[in-house]
Amino acid sequence: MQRKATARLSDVARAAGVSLSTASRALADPQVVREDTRAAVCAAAERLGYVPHGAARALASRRSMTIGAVVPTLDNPIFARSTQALQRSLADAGYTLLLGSHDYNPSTELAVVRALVARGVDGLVLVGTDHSPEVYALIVQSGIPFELTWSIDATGPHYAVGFSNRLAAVQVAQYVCQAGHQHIAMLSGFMAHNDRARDRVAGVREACAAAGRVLPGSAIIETAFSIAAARSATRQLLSAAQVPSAILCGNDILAIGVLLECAAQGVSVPKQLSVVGFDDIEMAAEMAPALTTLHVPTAQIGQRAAERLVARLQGESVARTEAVPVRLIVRESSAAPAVVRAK
Amino acid sequence: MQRKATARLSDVARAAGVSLSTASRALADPQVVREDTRAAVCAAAERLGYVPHGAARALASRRSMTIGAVVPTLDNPIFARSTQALQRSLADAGYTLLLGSHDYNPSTELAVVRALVARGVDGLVLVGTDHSPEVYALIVQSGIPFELTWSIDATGPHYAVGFSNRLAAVQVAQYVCQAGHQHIAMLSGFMAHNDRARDRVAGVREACAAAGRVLPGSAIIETAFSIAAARSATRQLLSAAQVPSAILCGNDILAIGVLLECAAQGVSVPKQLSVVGFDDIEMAAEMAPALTTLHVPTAQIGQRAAERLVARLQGESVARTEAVPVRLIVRESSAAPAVVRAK
DNA sequence: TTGTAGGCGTTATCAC
DNA sequence: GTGATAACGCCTACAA
Repeated sequence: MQRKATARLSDVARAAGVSLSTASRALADPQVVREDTRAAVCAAAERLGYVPHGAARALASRRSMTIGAVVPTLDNPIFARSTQALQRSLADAGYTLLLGSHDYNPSTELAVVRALVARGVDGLVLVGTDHSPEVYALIVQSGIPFELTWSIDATGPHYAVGFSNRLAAVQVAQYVCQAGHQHIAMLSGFMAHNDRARDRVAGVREACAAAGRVLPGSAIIETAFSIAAARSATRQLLSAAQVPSAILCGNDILAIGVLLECAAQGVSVPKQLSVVGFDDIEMAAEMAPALTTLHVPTAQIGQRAAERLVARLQGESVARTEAVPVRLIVRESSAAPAVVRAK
Repeated sequence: MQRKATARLSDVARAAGVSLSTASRALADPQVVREDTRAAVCAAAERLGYVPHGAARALASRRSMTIGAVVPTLDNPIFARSTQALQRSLADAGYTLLLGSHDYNPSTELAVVRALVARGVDGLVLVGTDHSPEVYALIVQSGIPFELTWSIDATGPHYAVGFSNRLAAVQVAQYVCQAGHQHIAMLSGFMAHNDRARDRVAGVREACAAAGRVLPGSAIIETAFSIAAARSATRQLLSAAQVPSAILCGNDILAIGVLLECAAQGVSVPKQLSVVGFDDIEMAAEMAPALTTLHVPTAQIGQRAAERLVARLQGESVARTEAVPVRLIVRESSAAPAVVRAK
């Protein structure tokens, strides 16, 4: 057991009988030093258990080799998965992930972003386009490259990888309308500070209107992203004056809640009620062969965000916005019930 | 829009008309400078959009205000939740989380830990006690305080917050044995490099043996942590020569898979088959009112790990190991079926 | 209470 | 190829 307080590069250099700068080069740029000196330095580093001092390196090189990511919460499988993918791809490129979350609280998000900027991240990954002006100002002024994810911001000036939540929702709603449903309801996550939820609702509204269905205010329920909350909202919908024949869900967590409540109430899906999900998390697909859902390549978003950012940091140029493919997966016909269910 | 490359502390000091060190103190230790100078410095910092340079600060102060965490994967609700809680508690204390994952690959874990150590984390959080000697050596030599989570390491020398997976599994198995089950099977995650999975199987084995049940080798199936894999394993169990009357699951993901497969095959739970889970994730509880499960306070583990680490970094002393409360939640009787099911 | 000066461990820019 | 040497931005005794 060594007692000394972690070897420095100067220790390695001395042990290898070379100068500080040679040691530095040998480790950083192996091909520029002679093979035997490189070997000597590496051997010394190995022997001393040398671990480079990131802060010093960052200070001198002006790069920290860390990327910051801010997600609403990890307690949602879609962000857990995309973050996991982000982490992997980043690690493969030699970057370490600095993670923050804000629970959909804008002021928390600002604090988190500030913390990441202060830690000197080389790049930043955010979710969605909804961020306070302060957040944008901070990032832009700091000059740190960043990627928005989960939404694409076609008109906006920012780099983004994701998809149009509005168009995806349109696709979902068109499908349901074409299947003949007249009374459609939607369960959405809270829309405040959440452009994805808002766009999904907007898309559904738009497509329904175009198809001649008007969603009454009571047909769109905003709820927390939890199974329990979705069940509660479902009870509300199923006991309304006008029971819908189709429920569109802002994401699969909500869809699972709807399905569970239907099972509990003996409502047959999709025979009596059609349920359509969004995001396509594994669990929902497994538990509901009947669930038609809009599939989103969750992990791909994280991976591409990492790859794009790394590319940009290496001076390569990437397309401003990049769309990942989403598609409706119809696992079973969701035709409207021939008879209106008795209430 | 400012063009300058981010204000430094010296800029703030000049703008405020004080020296560098006064500016530093005003920001770091507000109570030690005169109120008006503090105000002047803060105003200047605000005006210039000053963000401290973490690397420089870390280099000079020898603290980075970052904590590293390494999880097997975020793609498992239990780790997503505990990591989320960890992040929150850390942020509350002014620390930022540096995250790594290794997908149950020991060499990846070593690389990740090395990266975190190199980034100068002030503390480290690991999952479980299974880590390569190199990992332990690296951390110990670096002198970085660390917490093991999800397991407690009563005999070991390390700080840990979690619970005895073995005893928890014993509790589960005892319950099932007392309910009268004779033929018990278990689904486990892969046990290599995973002390939690191993301990859970060991606990079940131990309790079953004590109760006079011997689990044949074929009754314990190691499988990936996915619903699909669990379903496949369930098919195997249900078509075996000796069909079990109870299936114990190494965690709730597996339990969900079992339940879904049972539903698909028309096997009634718990009437024909008793299923017992572990970890108690929200989804499992919601989808299966019949699921008896061992509840683990997932978020609490993350939170306590953060709090303990922060306390230690502030020089407070904490108990070497800390147990979080786990308990069996019996949602519905899992009495053994009176008649052996026909195969 | 405030200012001065010496690092913190690397990288990068020069000569050699 | 290799070796001095000056940054990098901040913290912290120490002195005033």
